[in-house]
Amino acid sequence: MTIEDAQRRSSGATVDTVAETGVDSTVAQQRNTALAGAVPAGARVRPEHARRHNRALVLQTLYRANGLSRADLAREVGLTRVTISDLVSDFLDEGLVIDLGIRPDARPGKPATLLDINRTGFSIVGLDLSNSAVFRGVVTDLDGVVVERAEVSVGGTRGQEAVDAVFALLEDLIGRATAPIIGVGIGSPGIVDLDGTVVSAPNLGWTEVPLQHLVAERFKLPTQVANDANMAAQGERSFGGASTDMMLIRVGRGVGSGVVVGGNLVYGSGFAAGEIGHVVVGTDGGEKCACGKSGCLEVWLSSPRLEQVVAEHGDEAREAALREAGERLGISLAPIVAALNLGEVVLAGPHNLLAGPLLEGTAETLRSRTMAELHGNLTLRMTTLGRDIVVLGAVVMVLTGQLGVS
Amino acid sequence: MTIEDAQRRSSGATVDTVAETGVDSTVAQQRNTALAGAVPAGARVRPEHARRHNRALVLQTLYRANGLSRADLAREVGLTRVTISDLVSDFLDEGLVIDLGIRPDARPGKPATLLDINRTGFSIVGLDLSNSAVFRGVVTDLDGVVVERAEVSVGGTRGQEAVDAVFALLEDLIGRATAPIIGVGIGSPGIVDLDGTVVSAPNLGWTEVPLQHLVAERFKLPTQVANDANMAAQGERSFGGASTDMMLIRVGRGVGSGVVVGGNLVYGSGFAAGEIGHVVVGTDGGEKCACGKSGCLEVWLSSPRLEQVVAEHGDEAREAALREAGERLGISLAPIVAALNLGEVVLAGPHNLLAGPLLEGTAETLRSRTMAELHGNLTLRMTTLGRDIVVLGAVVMVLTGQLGVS
DNA sequence: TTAGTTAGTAAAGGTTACTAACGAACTAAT
DNA sequence: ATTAGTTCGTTAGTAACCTTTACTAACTAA
Repeated sequence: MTIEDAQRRSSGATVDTVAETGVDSTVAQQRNTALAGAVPAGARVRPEHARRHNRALVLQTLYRANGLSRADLAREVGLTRVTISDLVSDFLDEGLVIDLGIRPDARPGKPATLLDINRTGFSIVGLDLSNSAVFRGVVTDLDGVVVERAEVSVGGTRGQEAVDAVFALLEDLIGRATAPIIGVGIGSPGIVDLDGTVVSAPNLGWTEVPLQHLVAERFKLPTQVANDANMAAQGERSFGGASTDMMLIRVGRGVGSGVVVGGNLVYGSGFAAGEIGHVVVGTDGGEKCACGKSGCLEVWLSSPRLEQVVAEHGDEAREAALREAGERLGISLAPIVAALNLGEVVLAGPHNLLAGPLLEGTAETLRSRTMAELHGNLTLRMTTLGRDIVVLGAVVMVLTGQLGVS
Repeated sequence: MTIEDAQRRSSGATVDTVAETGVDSTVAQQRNTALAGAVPAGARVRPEHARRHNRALVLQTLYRANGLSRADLAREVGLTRVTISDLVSDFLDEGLVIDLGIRPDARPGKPATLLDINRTGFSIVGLDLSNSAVFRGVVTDLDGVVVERAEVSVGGTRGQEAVDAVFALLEDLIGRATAPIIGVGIGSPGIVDLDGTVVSAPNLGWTEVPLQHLVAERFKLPTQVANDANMAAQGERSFGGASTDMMLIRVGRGVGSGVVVGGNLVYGSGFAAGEIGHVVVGTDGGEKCACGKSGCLEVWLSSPRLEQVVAEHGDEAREAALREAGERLGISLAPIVAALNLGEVVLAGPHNLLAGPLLEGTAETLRSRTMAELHGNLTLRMTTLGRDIVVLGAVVMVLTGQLGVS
């Protein structure tokens, strides 16, 4: 069976049984008809595809508001009240939308009945594999509110063992979910292709591991696997309110990033977009990097190196050192910010290291190396999502993939 | 009347008369129903929108092939033969598609009748305003084959005078077109927003000039105005066969670029994507730039500066100087290539300056400053479109906007 | 009490693309 | 030459979808 077959089986109408996961199969089946990505890009549109699109649009609108009537929805999305009623009645049958009762305020005319997404009626499982010492996972509701947490220590486990650790963590989380699970999202380090195959993740010893296929097959749940930094960028977009042209920089043992252009994640020609850790910074050398080159961004900015800088220096020298690391980041980012005319750059990583002089150094450098007239409206800030940024991104990917919502 | 109104009028069903341009208004009207962009992103899909999408898809498929039967189209696009026949019969009525007669080869079954886009039955007008000394324009057929050329000298004209020069050039070209014109594309320097308003073009003295609106209004033709480098990137994508993740660098008096990600042009948060000319390169200073900073990319790479370098040096020193300019370009590009995982970078500009040591210097620098494992499959090359790159890009924008073809 | 407004539903209609079935026109085998 | 099989394009009927039109229900304001 190919990965595609598995995907179709796990997310299509032919799911035979999902009893072990506690998901009502009828609901899962119908809900999947809301799939936003169901119309392959550049493919023909049949009436059912149009319907799916409109379903997703209504769900999206409901998701972003809280409490809209059918008439509100009609005005918002541009369909007629009749059509909206029809769509909503499907949603109500499926349990995806709930009736909040009559709108309280006093206006002329028949009072509206408010509707909302059944935000706590379903669960999503999100995993973060980016820390090679411990895999962390959560169960959230549709709003991304964490209701369960779990983690497994994976100090140094690699290959199939690491895959088994993922399975174990999922088993745990899925068992603890009380509401039906609409999907699983997993942020993995390394290069991940569009099918959710981990092409290469050196830290985990993975090469061409079809993780999405494996998880979907084993747990019979719609699954999304993507690069951790890309997922973080998605998380910041949806739950952190970042703009449509932004970049998220993740600083940890290495330095990675996720790039969003026009509201869409960038994958790149070889699914390696965002991998900026080993780009040489500046024209004045720099320390030797593990990759063989000298002066890579990771040499300046990885958290071990920053920790060391902080430990070795006194207060003032420490601030200067952090500022310099920030400047190096700014030097790398300037061409990217200019080429993409980014509106926002967000940093994620150890707050104590990044949030002070480092961030200022980056901001200052970006200002001095780009044209203020063109790129002056750039916002540079820390993430507000904390350590959950990757798992929340995974949740967003599931929401987008299964409901067309983000 | 707002710009939006003008747009709707010029490209919608309410065009009253287009007699002076030689376009049959009925045809123009019907053809516009093929508009690919007619469904606003994120908006509801009605049956007619689905139809438009499918129309565009069929046209696109025909455009890329040469000579397909209805049955071929059905297989290719995924619609049934019945539906294809229906769509094709519309196209035949509108004159957009022509019957090539029966397929010559001998196979079992009823012989197929081949169809093709009526490639020479319609014209497109493309303008390039990027040279502030002379505006150049062409009339092409749907294949981008130039059938007429014209230019006007505009040495130093600015503001309304420059707009009038555009009008005069268009008047000339439109008068010379023999086939009905499906649209006008204009590549302008400076910042151009999505409505085709030139937000700022210092060389032409333009600020907030609604050029697209003005041209559409005056000539009653669907019009597309965009940044010159962005149009060049579009041209290279379609007629130069560039890949879906690429960047086109234009070297002239200044340095600009167009960025394509996932097959789509990047506009950026302030429509200033691609403006990399005034990003500081390296950490070792550089000559003072007109913008006030030192060591901008434009200081190293603008064609006047390169001309000067070539003039002042002997053979060997010249090569080294050109190579160094190339290296500077490579230093700027490395973070962009890595962040976007670009598959291709294309240079456009004076061939004698760019094609030799400069290109080699850039390639070498990109190799040495990025990770070969990730970005090793990058292609760096000169454009094959020559001086017509911008006007051809303008033609592509019209094709895409009016027929959904590219 | 009446007029006006708004929400939601019902019935009918038009568009779109589908399936099923067929004739036309060919090749290949007998 | 006949027959079988294939492929093309069309016709007829159907299902899905959204719309328009028209209605009832339920409220506010005068």
